[in-house]
Amino acid sequence: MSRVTIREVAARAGVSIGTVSAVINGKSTVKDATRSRVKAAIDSLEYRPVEAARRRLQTPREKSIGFIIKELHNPYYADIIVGAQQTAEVHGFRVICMSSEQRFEYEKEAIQTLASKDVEGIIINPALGDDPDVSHLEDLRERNIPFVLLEGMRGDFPASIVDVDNEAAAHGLTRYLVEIGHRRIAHFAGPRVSMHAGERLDGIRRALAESGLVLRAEDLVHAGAALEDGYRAGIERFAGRGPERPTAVTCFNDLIAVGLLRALHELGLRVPEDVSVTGFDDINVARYLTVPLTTMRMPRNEMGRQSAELLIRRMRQPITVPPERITLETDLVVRASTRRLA
Amino acid sequence: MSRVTIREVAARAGVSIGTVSAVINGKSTVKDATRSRVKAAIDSLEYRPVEAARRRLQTPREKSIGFIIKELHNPYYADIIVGAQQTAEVHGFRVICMSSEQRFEYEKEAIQTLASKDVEGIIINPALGDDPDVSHLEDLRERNIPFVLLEGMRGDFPASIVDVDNEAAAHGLTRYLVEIGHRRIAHFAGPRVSMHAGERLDGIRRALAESGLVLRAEDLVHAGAALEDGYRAGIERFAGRGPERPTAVTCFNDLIAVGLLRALHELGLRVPEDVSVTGFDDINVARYLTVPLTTMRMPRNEMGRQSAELLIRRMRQPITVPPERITLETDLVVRASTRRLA
DNA sequence: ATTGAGGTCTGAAGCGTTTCAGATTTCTGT
DNA sequence: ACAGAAATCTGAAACGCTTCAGACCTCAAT
Repeated sequence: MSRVTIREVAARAGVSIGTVSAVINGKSTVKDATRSRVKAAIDSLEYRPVEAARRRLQTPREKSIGFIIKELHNPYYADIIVGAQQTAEVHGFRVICMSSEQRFEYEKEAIQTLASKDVEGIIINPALGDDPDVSHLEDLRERNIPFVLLEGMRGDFPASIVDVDNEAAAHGLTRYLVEIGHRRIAHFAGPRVSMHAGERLDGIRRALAESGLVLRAEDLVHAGAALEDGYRAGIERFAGRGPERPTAVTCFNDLIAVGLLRALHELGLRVPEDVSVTGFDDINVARYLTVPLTTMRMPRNEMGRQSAELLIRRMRQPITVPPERITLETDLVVRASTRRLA
Repeated sequence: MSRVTIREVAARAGVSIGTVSAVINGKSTVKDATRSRVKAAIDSLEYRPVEAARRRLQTPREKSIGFIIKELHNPYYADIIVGAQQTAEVHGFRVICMSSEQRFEYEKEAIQTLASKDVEGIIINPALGDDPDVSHLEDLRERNIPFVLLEGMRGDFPASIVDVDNEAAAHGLTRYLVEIGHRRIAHFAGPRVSMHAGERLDGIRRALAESGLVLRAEDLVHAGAALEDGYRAGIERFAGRGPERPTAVTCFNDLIAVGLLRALHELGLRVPEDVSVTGFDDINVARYLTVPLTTMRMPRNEMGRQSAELLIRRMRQPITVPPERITLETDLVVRASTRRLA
């Protein structure tokens, strides 16, 4: 069953293809009788114009940019996308999103799909931080499709990047904990493949080292990135332990922290009296928890805005302009989940 | 500055357009020397093939469906989209999303954008429930682009719909509260334009009426749909009130409930000892709160799956098959935020 | 009946690609 | 040096649509 084309509609209606085109495009130069004959033909054949064939010359195309995020489940991304939308709108672009759900294969496919939809450019939040395979990005470059990496990747792949200094942020957060008297600090780390997880861990270690402390092996828990992961890891790590426990836990992100908070509550441990907990990101819910979360705020809206801005700028420049890197600042937000040790 | 076409690249490289095409498509029938000459030409002209012109005959197109959601900020939608993606994948479709951010204009534009990208069909979660303007949907129908409404609209616009019986769900939830002894139940309602907000309110009223109760005017608070709304309304409604208060509050959704929980906590009211609170949706975080939330679970994954399934089915049927309606079940999830009155 | 102005319709040209039959070039073996 | 095979390249045709100059109709005015 091959596609019904405008020609068949014209034949069925007994008119020329030009007339069918006029009907489809709502031109007023068609006699009513003819119009309804054509419409009948369209209906009976279930004709659907191939958009790709229409937009070649015609109306100044709808401009759009693609946005590939890593996962839908973290509310973190919502703010970023909204930021990108706000900026894109100003420049007359629409944003269309796809999610790689943390899978590298999906990310590649998403790039192909978006490219095939003729987006003007793509913002990519890479699923993997340190994968040596950048063929999909090279492909994009080869096709002269502008792209920007949001929260870039390790290595020195020459691309325009909007990022945050995760190492420094984690360092600052840890330093704060040390300053308020914590000596034994645990870390609920993110996914092993996550570049951020690594950077944050580095920052934590550096801050500890500066004060002659270390992250004990038993205090480094590879939790993950989701709510459930934080909860599960929390139960595992804290169940049945006596006072032999860290006085503070830094979590890879707020979701993990929320899960941990729940686990501690179930285990009868109070926050922050028994354990201080910190998150990362400052997702909306963080301040509305029963124990509001101390966390490192990621400038999510700004991340979205800047990456759209940068992408649009690059679309207008010759491709030879060297890649640009924008690093945004994080903010330490102190709330009730941490306390100064006596 | 008009587009650079393959012809100019061919001229610059001193070859025919066929050869340029072969290079672009990675065919191995091109001599290395020629290939690099062509690539140089592509680079220097910053040539970017017009995808729309490529995919006409060529490779069996990437099939995709569009998904227009109402807002990005509610984690509620993440599960729905993931469900749709799972089903779509099985059938070889990709899902591309756009958000209307609750604005009817954006919804219309999103439809145009997706249609212009040649998606095979569209799932729409309508921004407005009871807008009389359905021109955008009629347009879709006229263009023979299959679509499915997720959480439909009032009125009897003949479209395929996947929905939940919100009235019944709210009724069930309220009935549960009545059964455990609550007599004075308040409601933190959703946005006035939201169709669901209305339906849920209806269900609540019906359940109350069945037991000879009413929703007092002062107990109906038009909160909104976001976390902040619940918090703000909670502070406003409960600050400085004595025992003259409802014993239970039903919230439009979980986000509102979380905000309310926080407000009550700040006001020194305990949940569920002083006030019982219920949500709606059962978003992931609901069970991880310090006071886990009693709520009505929306079958989010299933909603996504079913709407994708229905859409794909309709794409394969003649358009004349009458629209189909699928209604999914909700589940009452009782947790610690509600208690039986003595 | 004739004219001419609108109102309608037609169909070839063109959009930027891919395809592919055939032309041209290069290579291999003698 | 030459035939034939293999490698490479060419360019017209086709994809499904819109556009638009011009053909054809209709009908009021003469």
